[in-house]
Amino acid sequence: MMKTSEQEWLFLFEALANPIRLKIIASLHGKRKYVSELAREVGISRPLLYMHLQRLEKGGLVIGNLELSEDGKAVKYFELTDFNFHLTPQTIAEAVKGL
Amino acid sequence: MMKTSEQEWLFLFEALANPIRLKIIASLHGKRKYVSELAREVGISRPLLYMHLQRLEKGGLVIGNLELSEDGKAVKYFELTDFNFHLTPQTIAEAVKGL
DNA sequence: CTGACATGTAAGAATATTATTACACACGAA
DNA sequence: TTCGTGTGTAATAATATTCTTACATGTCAG
Repeated sequence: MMKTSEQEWLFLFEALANPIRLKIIASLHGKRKYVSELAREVGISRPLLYMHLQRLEKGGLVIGNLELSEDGKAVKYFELTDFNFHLTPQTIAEAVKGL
Repeated sequence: MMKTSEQEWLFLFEALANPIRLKIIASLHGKRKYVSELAREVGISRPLLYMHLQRLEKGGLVIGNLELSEDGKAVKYFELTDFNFHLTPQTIAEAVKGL
């Protein structure tokens, strides 16, 4: 959960810099969901959702887990990590030092 | 300093989602600078810097101030706002509610 | 064996962001 | 008046992101 390099911070910010991805985070808040379910809920195509989930995962905001449901079907669940970041001029200045 | 709408949060994240802009923030940390000075320091062209400063300003991270120096020349100074944001699943979920 | 779900990816189109180049103008010093 | 410094913008090129479409796979229920 602790970001060490500037690159990691960048991935975080890039992940957050999109309205659909914010919506995904909000939708995942409190309840994990599987991909198709989430695509219906957010109202976008599944391939598009995959792209967004990848970016969110890269930013360390969500984590995916492929499971086999009772009836033998593969289902991939996504849930939020419990991230907690503090943004101030200082934290950002420190992040850039490691450039 | 308090973000109320999702749009404002988005502007903030978009402002942060770029390595040059992080560098600008770091460079402005502790000391305000004028545009040409900052361009030299960060190592980019002035027109490009303008674009980045606009985005940073839109995100509420910096503020510009056009002044007349003693010798009558117009000089535009930029400085950091003292922002302070807290990022958790909850704060983001709340931001999206106002959609 | 077909239909209804699920996972996943590849290729290309559409759009947005980033970067460069070429302009304008103003002031003071040489 | 020319040079060096500062301001600012418009037009375009280069690149990256976002989105769509079309595919391929698998399981279960009917």
